[in-house]
Amino acid sequence: MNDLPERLRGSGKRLTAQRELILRAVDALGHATPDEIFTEVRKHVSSVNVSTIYRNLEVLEELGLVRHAHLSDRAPTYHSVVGHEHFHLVCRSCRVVISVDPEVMAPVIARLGEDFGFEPDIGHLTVFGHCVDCEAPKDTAQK
Amino acid sequence: MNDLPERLRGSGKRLTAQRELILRAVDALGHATPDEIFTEVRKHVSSVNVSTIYRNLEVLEELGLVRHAHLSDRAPTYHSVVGHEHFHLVCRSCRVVISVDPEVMAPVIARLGEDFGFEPDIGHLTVFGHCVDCEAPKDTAQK
DNA sequence: TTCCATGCAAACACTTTGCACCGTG
DNA sequence: CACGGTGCAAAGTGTTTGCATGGAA
Repeated sequence: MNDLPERLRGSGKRLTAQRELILRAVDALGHATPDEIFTEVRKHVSSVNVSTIYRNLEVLEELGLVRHAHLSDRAPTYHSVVGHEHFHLVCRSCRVVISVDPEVMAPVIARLGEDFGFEPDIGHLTVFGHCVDCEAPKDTAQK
Repeated sequence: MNDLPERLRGSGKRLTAQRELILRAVDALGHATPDEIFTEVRKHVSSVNVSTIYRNLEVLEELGLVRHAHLSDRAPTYHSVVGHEHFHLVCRSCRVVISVDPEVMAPVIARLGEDFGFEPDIGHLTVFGHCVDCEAPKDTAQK
């Protein structure tokens, strides 16, 4: 599950305690913002800096170990790529986040390829909308 | 095309020069960020403030006259709703933005409804990916 | 004449950058 | 022991808010 050392070596980058801890935090937290990851990592080492979090989330994403998605109009969230690839549904009323198998998008992927020569990045996709039987009041606004 | 006065009246809001100019700017610019809209409006009236732009884009969106989408990791873009509803494809390499008819999403809308009781907001959707024959170099990074 | 809307300035949330020091390979 | 990584502080970008004044209805 943790390919970190090999992947880093392969690209001339170094293995550091921070990188290991950040990857572990992303794994542990599920969908977490840089700030939440920062807080989590700081539980294990006293002095980490936010800038290190940002720099390394970028590195880990380049290495294909984590991905990010925009689940709100605020900060992005990062999640580990250990499991299966998936895209997200977000309800604007109750804020629930549903992970969906890319297979559901198959017909659309085909159409976009044929009609536009476009290859969608499904793992980055977030679909906003509403649960049909959501208890929360329907929220027309975007925020 | 310009339902602004009636829609405002209907919700106890007032018709102001700024609101008209902002709506006109959104219409004229296509997909524009708040800052681009700000610049455009300022061409017609000397003293407008960015906060007025933000406040009114929110109002215009509530009234159903404009919509926003996230076409980059930076500022959102607003577009008028006069034409047909559509969603967006964005190529990470060449940055081209393609508007697509919601009909393409029909099978997915059906599946999400059946499987998750979820009603997607297609007009807000942005699908990142790559043009297959994009001249620009493939860009693995997210930015 | 009543409130909603505006301008202004300051604050805010999130992210990036420059630089000197640190530590992996 | 070279060069990539880190902490720190400061700056950058995009957005929001409080408040006094202005103007539509």
